[in-house]
Amino acid sequence: MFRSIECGEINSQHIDQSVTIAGWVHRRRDHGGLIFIDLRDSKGIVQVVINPENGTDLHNIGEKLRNEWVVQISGTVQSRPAGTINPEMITGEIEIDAKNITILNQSETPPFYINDEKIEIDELLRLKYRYLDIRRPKMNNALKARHKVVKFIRDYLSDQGFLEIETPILIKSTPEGARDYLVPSRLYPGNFYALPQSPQQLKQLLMVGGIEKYFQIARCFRDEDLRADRQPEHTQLDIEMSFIDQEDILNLIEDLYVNIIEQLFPNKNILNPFPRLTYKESMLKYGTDKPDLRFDLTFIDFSDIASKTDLLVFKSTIEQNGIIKGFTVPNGASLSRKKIDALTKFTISKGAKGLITIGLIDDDTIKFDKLEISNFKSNISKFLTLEQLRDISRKGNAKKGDLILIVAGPEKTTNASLSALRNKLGEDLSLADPNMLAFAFVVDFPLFDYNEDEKRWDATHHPFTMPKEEFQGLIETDPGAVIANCYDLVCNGEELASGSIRNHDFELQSKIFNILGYTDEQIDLRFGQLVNALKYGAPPHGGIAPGIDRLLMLLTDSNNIRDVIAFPKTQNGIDPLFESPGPVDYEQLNELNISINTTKEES
RNA sequence: GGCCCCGUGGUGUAGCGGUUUAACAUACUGGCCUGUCAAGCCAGAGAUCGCCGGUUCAAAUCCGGUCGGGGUCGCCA
Repeated sequence: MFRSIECGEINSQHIDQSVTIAGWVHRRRDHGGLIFIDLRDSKGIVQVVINPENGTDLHNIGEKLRNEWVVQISGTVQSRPAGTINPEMITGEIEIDAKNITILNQSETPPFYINDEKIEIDELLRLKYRYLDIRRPKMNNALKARHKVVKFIRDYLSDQGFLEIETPILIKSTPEGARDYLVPSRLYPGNFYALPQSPQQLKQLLMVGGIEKYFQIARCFRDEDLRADRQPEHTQLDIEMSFIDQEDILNLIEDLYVNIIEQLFPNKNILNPFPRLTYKESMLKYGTDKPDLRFDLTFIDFSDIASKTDLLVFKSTIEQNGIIKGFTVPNGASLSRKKIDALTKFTISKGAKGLITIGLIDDDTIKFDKLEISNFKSNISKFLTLEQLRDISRKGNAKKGDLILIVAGPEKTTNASLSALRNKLGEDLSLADPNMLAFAFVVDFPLFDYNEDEKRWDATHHPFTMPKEEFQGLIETDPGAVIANCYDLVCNGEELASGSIRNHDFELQSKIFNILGYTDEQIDLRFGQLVNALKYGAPPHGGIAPGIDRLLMLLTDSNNIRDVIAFPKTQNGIDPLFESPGPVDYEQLNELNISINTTKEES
């Protein structure tokens, strides 16, 4: 037996007991006589005292010990002498009086501090020595949190009658969507498996198979460029159910998430019930389909007032069917000229042509019908009448000291830039409660999305999404107007989950493939297995797929996805620890009938 | 593919044309030290400033390129 108890579990109830512990030397304090060792294991840290009175051999070992050496120590638990209790430590009331120390392993000096997390270490170095990084409490705790959440999900869904079913990692490439990772087949030269971008078709086939309630903690692979919240392989909670409607799925997810937060992360605040907003509403009020609802700042449409002005920007925007909207920043008028310039620059960098700012200068006597031109500090005040400025303030619900920000331009870029500006102000002005997790459902997405570049309709969610019944007559006549049984879970400005009710009817599914412009051959090649299955009594079904990594990011206050993954890749898709991807032997390639074209690419 | 930021002892930073033999903290090595807990004190070792090229009498410092890391747009049904 290596140990009788774990370091973090020892407390004053164990005083006078003999214990054996094992772990890493977290810190050593050598006083020449007494030597203190902080010993760390996965449960915590406990102080060990090496007293020279307990023997010279023991003391000699204590002098040799260094950080991160692995040792086994047996001794007696004793209360610390008066005045030496450390209230900062969970085990600070007691210590281990060492009687025997065995060195289990030595360690070279680590390339970075394991016992000090105040210093931020270069992430490349952390990844190269990930096994040491994982020893540090931050990573260690993130992985523990991850386990707890996944276990909770498994228990919760199992209790509700869900079956966890594994689906293949080696499947078939179904182009469209993201780029596939490919795996060459040895037995069929020139043919490839693809790693699944998600188990989408498989879980629908499970529904046709009569499973009714399926889930999987599923790894998904997409060969696309990375971001702070994207990895080439990420984990989804994949869920699919039969004989249900949208409401059943939203209620299930809401209850699951509320329980995860309340039971595992009680220090987090949530909006309960989760607010629901339609896609249209979300775009109008926040300019995005993943609004950060931790703070207010909702958008206001100023186009009616703008249409009456002589300002050229407004006129041309209206002529070109653009939009003019903005929002009021409480107490924003006090922002310095420099800060406002920076906001303008930021907004332009996000695609806007400019930023209109109207500050209501602080004045105790302010009343909207009596606002004078001197109350307005604005880059457009000389182009508007006093009455127009008053109208804008009134519509923007602005009070003295507030700042109104307006962008005019094409709908898409205006929404995108204003939304980015809103998020930036939320952060800059600390408008969000840092412990708030503002979950919300966004529903009623359009079924199709017009692709300007390729002059055709794309599926907003995916091609299997079912249109709402009342819109099914419009599929062929007005595809853009069709609303889908499709929904997202968002939180703090992140998309956390996406799902839909699927088409279980072959005819309806075929109609949609038609609008998407697939030929019969393409349908057969990519979706043949699913389309055929629909012919054999496919039940009504639907599902959702919440991202596990992004949820963990929010739960652990991480600002990047790599911090909740044990062995992630860099932004260029490299694993610095294994140095993957790497070359393979000629024999391996030969077996796969693959030859490498080593001609250097031009440019 | 575009744009932005970063690269200096093991780690984290300072230095931003000559005052530098590149500074500071910490880690590391050795010594002293019996109640510390980021222990303390003393001494020591450790960097050709990511790489290549250019400008200059002189480059860590300025310029160009390149490599690597991060962020972001495109992309991610």
